[in-house]
Amino acid sequence: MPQVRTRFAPSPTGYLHLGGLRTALYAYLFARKNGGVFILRIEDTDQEREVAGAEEQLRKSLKLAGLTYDEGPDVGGSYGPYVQSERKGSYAPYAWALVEKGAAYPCFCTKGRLDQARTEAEREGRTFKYDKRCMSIAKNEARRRVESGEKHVIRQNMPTDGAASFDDALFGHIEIDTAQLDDMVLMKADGFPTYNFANVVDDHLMGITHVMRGTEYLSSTPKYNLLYEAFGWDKPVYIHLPLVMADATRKLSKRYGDPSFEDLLNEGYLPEAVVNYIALLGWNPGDDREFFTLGELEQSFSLDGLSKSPSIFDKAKLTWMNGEYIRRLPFGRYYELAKPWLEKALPDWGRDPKRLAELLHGRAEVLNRIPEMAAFIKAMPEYGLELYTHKKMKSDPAVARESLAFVEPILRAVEDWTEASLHDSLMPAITASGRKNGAVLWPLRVAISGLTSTPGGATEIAYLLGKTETLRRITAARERLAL
RNA sequence: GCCUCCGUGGUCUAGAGGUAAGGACAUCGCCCUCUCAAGGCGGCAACACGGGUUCAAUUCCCGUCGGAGGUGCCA
Repeated sequence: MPQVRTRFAPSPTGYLHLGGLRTALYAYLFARKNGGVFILRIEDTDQEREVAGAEEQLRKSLKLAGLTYDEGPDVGGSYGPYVQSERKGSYAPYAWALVEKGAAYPCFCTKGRLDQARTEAEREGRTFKYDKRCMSIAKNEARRRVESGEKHVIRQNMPTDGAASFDDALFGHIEIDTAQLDDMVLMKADGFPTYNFANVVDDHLMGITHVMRGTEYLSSTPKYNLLYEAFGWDKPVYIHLPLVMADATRKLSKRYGDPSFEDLLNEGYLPEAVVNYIALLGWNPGDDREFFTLGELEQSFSLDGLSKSPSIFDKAKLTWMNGEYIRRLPFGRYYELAKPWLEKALPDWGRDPKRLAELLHGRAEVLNRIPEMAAFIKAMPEYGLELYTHKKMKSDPAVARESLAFVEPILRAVEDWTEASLHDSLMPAITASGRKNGAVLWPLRVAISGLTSTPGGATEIAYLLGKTETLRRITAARERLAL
């Protein structure tokens, strides 16, 4: 087998969405697994849809995901250029070669006429098919009109009977009646090729051996094969990938606010976690294993773990997995990542951000949860007295009132405001007084945090707040409870 | 409408003629605990439906239904 060459061929129309990321990932993994080459090719043949900066963003995202490509716009390679607009001139000769063979023909029909025919067909409930009107123009006549500068496109001449087919490595044999197929446009009036054409020409020219892409191309691939046959070129192996859906009825799309890869990173998901999660969306290793580094995926990936049915992106599971990744991070690395989020919540809070981060380490499944979890330190939240009621802790507002009265002098007496000494002053005193831990510590924690759920227990929270603030909050709480 | 594809719990999936239909997320409950998480233990929960084929179908075939994709001078 010749060396495997796969490619990721996005059009620069925006951010990298998760379906695209998965396609890129699988193409990358397949190449790596087979000792092959992974290529990035930018398909910018649609001038109107192009978004400035999108190509750069795409490259950045791939880099963040760890998907290094061996050939591409910024890294070069011997099959370049890797941006289709830079290869613009190379497509027309191939299209004309097809015209020579009778597999294509120039078409001078206006968009207006076509649109009209299309809506008419739609109204009558028929599938629109171009009527091959321009096929009847004599070749030299057509040539003359083209040379005189008349606007034209080049269409593929579909056979009117028989079938077109191809074999997909995942979906098997796909066959379509050619009568069903429209004479698709290969070259547009602006001189650019369409995707349908550029993709075939470039995949061939770049020596792509395995084409991986979404199933949205499944039913047009027979047409591409006709092109390969007309040229007499070897066909690549096709592997169409089922779509990634937002829910049962809709594919993931930026337009509806579904998160892109970069959105997730901005929310505080780790790229490794997203890649791991996305790898498992439509592929499984054949056993129950769920955690994979990119390198491990490169080893384990195989086509027969691919699923045929579309899968729904489940953010809850990603979040769980991200939490696992965060917990497994060495503290130093975690702290680096958490720090900006902490600073966002507590600008110039000098006490002990490291300790806070430590307490948050196992609790924040996504980095963006950190600010909300830490906010109570900066400002005491509004809270209702019902927070003091907790059956298992044997606490209610009356108990709380009494407990806070008990605990305040103890805390006031603590000189060395550390977690250890707080703990050592509090716990024995509680026991000695015959009180239950919960009946004292629950109200204490509520009084100084205003929350039922905090990054740490009462002693940790008191420590983080500092003596002055802790006592201030207790006083305030006692005043409220006294009313 | 037409064409193509898909169909195991709410979600991701294992399964490849004979299984108590397995795992993970979510969810619920219990334990642990100075809260919440984490962790441990346990519960609820699926083969879309109808026909075949077969001694035996979640697994093979057909149909129906449901969903998706395509039907662009978009990719």
